[in-house]
Amino acid sequence: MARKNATIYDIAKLAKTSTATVSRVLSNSGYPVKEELRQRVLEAAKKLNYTPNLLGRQLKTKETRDIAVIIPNISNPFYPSIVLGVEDAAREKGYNVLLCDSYRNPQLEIAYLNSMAKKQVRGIIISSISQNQRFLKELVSRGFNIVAFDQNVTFPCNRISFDYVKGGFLATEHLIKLGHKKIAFISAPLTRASRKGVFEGYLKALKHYKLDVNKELILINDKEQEINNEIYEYENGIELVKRFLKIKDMPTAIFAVNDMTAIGVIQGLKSFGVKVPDDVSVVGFDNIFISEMIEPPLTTIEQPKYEMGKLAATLLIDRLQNEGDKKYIEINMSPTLIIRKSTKPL
Amino acid sequence: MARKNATIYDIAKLAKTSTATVSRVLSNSGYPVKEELRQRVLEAAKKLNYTPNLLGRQLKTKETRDIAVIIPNISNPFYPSIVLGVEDAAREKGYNVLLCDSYRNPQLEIAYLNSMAKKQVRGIIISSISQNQRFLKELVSRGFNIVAFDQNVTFPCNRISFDYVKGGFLATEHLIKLGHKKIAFISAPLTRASRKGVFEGYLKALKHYKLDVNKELILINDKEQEINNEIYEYENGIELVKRFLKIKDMPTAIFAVNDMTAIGVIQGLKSFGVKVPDDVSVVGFDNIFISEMIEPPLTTIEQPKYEMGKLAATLLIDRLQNEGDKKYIEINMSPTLIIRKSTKPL
DNA sequence: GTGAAAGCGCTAACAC
DNA sequence: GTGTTAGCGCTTTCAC
Repeated sequence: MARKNATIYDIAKLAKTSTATVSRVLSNSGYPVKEELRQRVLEAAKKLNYTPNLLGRQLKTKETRDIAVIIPNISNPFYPSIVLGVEDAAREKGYNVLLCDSYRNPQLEIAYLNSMAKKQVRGIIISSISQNQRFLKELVSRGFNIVAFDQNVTFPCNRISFDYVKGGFLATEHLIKLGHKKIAFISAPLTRASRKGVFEGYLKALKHYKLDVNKELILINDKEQEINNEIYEYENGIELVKRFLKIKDMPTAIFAVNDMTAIGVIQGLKSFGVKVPDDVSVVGFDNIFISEMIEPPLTTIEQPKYEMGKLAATLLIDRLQNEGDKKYIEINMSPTLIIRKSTKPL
Repeated sequence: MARKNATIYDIAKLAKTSTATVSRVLSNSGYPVKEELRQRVLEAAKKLNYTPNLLGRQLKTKETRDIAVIIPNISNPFYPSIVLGVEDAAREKGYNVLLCDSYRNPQLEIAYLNSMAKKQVRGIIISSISQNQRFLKELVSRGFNIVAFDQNVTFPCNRISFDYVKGGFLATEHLIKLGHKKIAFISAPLTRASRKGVFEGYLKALKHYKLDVNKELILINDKEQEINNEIYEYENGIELVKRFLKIKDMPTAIFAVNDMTAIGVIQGLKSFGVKVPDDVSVVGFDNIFISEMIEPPLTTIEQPKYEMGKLAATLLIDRLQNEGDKKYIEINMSPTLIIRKSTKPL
C-alpha cells in the first residue's frame, strides 16, 4: 500500500548483517542476538521506516492471524454485539477478523466460505443457513476449524449453543406466574432452529402448568421473510396484531418470538388503543438494546450476545493449538429473564 | 486451515505439465492454453481438491484483495449500515473487508492502522478520532490509500463527507416553519465535528429566520461520553430533559443532536407526562432504523449510511487504479428531512 | 552468535 | 503454446 517498502534485505544491508539475523530480532523470535547487533538492526529498521510484510511470514510459516465471521446481516441488531465479542477476543490473541454478510443466501455463504479458505484464515465462526449443512459438514470433516452458533447443526462440530427452549419456557412461565391463562404466541414462520426452540419452550411451559394449548392463540405468519429486510420482524408483529385482535375473548398476554416482533406487536397494539401492559402483557426474546428504549420497556429473555461472540472466538483460537483433535466442544449458554415494564400481573 | 493442501506443483505433476501452465489456467489469466491441456489441469485440480493459496499469489503480485474499515464501535447503531455498504461494494469488486473497532481509543486505532499496513491491505476506510490526525496525515502522505468519513480531517485526503450544518439547518427550519419559536437544542458535548456541525446548522437557521438565540435553550452536557457505552446518548437525552423542564416558559420544540439522544428525550418527556408532539415537538438526526419503531415515530434527518459506506469502498478501490495520483477526491452527501409523527404545527 | 541458502505457493519473464 | 526459472519477503535449518 505504501510505495516501495523496505524489506529485511534492505535492513541487513544497512546494518551490515544477514537477513537471518534481522528476521531474528524483528520477529521477536527469542533467538539470541548480541545486544549491539540487535540495536544496529533496530536502528536500521527505524531509519528505513520498515513495515514487516506479513504475507512473507505467513507464506513461510503457513499461519495467518485471521479468522472470519459469517453472519446473515450486520444491520440486524442481533449481530453487532456478537461480532464485537468476536473481534475483542480475536484482538486479545493477536488475530484480525474478516466480516462476511451472507444475507442468508446459500450461494453467497458458500462463496464466502471458499474465499476464506483461499485466504488461509485460521478458522471461521458462522451462523449458517440450513441449506448449507452438507457443505459445512464436509468442510468440518476436511479439518476446517469452524465454530457454529445461532443455528442447529446436525453434525459434530464446535459450537456455541443457546437454550432457546428454556428461554421460551422462562418467558411463558413468567406470564403464567403473573396469572395469565390465555397467552398468544406471535412469530414469523418457524423456519429457523431458534424460532422452533422458542415455540417449543412456549408449549412446554403451557403443558407444565397444565394450560390448554389453544391453536387459535398461535399466530404464526406463513409468509417467509424477505431477504435483507431487517424490519420484517417488526412489521410482522404489527401485522399479526390484527389477527390477534380478532380473537374472541381476547388473550391477556402475548409472547413474541423475538424483540423486533415484540416491538412491532406493542406498536400495533397501541395503534388500536390497546394498552401495554394494562390490557395486554407482552414479552419478547433476545434483549437487543432497543428493547429498553421503547415504551414500555420490554420484558424479555436475555441472550448473552457479546459473550457468545467472545466465547466463539476464544474457542476457535484455542482449538488451533490441538489441530488434529477430533473432539468437538459445545458450549451451551443459558437464557435469563429480564423483567421490565411490558408485563404485569393479571 | 485444511491438512496438507495440494499446490500447483502437485497438479502439474498429476496433469503432466508445468506449474506455469497450471497457474495460467487456474488463475484465469487469459493466457492461451490448448483446450485439451486445460481440461487435464482442471481435472487434476478437482481430483486433488485444490484450493489456491492466495498468500502465494499475493506475495508475488504484491496485491492483496483486502480493505479495512475502522470505526468506533459496530454496536453503535449508526455503523452497521455503513459497514454493510462497504462490504457490498467490496464484494462486488472482489475484495474482502477486515473489521476494526477502535472504541475511540487513539492507541487502539493506531495499532489497527499499523496492523493493517503489515497485512498489506489495499486501503483503509476510517472514521478516525481527532487526536490521531497527525498520524493519519502521515500515512496519507506516505501514499497509503485512505478514505475518511464521519469526521473532519484537516488535511488533503479522499473522503466521504456529510453536510451536518445543512442537516442541522433543515431540522431547525422544519420546526420554525411549523410555527415554533422557542426551540431547544439538546446534545452531548460538542467534541465531534458532527455535533459541532449540527449545532452550527441550528444557529444558522435561527439567525436566518430572525429568531433569538437563547442560551438558556441550549442544553449541552459537559460530561464526556464514557468509552464503549452505546447507550450514553440515550441516557444523556433523558438527563437533559430534566434541565429542559426547568426552563420557565417552556419551549415548544426540541432539536436533539442525534436519534439516540432524541429517543432518550422522548422517553424522558413521557416520564414526566409531557406529550410528544402535542406538548413538545422533537426532531432527531441520523435516521437510525429504530427511530421509526418508537412512539411516536421520530422526525429526523436522514444520513445515507449504506450509500456512504458503499461510496467509500467504491472510491477507495477505484483509487487503486491510479495509485500515484495526488488529487484527492471528496464526495459530499446531502441530508434529507424525514417527517414523521414527533413534530407538529404549534 | 551469525550467515548462507533453501523454500513456503505462486506468477511472470523469458526461452524455446 | 509450453516449460524453465527467478523471485515476491520472510523464516529456519544447517554449518561454521
